[in-house]
Amino acid sequence: MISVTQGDSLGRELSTAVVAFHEAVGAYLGVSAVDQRALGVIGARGPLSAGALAKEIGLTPGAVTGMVDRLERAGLVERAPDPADRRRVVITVAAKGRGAFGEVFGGLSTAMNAMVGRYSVAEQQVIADWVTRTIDILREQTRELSRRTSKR
Amino acid sequence: MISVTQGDSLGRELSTAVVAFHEAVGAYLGVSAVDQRALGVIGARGPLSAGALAKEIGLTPGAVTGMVDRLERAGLVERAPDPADRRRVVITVAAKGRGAFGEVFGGLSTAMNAMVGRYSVAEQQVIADWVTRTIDILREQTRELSRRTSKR
DNA sequence: GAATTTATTTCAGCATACCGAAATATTCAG
DNA sequence: CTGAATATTTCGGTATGCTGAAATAAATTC
Repeated sequence: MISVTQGDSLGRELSTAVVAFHEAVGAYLGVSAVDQRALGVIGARGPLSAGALAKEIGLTPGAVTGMVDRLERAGLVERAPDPADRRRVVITVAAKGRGAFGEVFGGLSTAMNAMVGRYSVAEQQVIADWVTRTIDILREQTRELSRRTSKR
Repeated sequence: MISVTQGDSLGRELSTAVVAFHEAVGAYLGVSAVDQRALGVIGARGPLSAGALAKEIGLTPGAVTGMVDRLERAGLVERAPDPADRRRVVITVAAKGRGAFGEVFGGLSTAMNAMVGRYSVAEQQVIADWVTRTIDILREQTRELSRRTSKR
């Protein structure tokens, strides 16, 4: 069995490695941590209006304008007026943005797939299950921490 | 089997969840991402001089002074002159710092241990193996990315 | 169709945190 | 004991990026 201390330190190392990778991605693309989260949100939740993005990442509308300016200047996202409501501006990840991410995550993805492929189907299921549960726990703990942070 | 796209998106979600948790930790403790990494380094590599810390995290000595000022003001680290070489200042994680991290990571650790405990010994070994390999891949990809970033 | 509401942008002010260089303190070499 | 080297701090300048408020534009309500 994984002892408590072993499990903790492995988890800690994994966490550190993930964060280090993210920082390296940010440095490579020349975008801040918040910008990266915004890119992730836009990519995952599809095209988004500026206001929706502001709520999603907890910034004021004014700050979002500046952030989108940066990302647009870097060619990573695109602005377009919403045809249905022309007050709105919808923001999408630009082709270059998707390309840059592919470039950055491509090597990781390839290596991870090759590594996972060496496990049996049953083992892969165990791993996927653990990852899913870990994600749930992380999200719950993040919410709890944010709750405690806001109550001060 | 975990399909390529499934594996990718799970990995992406895990990564996002880890980063979100780290950001929540930073917000809770009131320290920046760099500060957090410094705390991690000091905690892991034992007491460290200011200069050694500067090299470790890639800041100028002047910036380290300011950072340690912040962390010390927050009660998370302590400065002490090195008895062997009184030009040096050794920095250690303060009791409050360790306590704060325990408070923050305690819930996570508990939940993770409970979750992992539900797997069989063999399954736990598979998981630990996968985590170890994933860490290796992340580190390698981080190095590769940093290498490409510096070459510009 | 005038008034109100909603969405985004602009802008001034402010806080943060970095760098580079000079200052200070201590150690080491000869 | 003097001069050079090393470790940290101090400080001025700068860049970044946020907030809050005002401005602008478009849609909705009555």
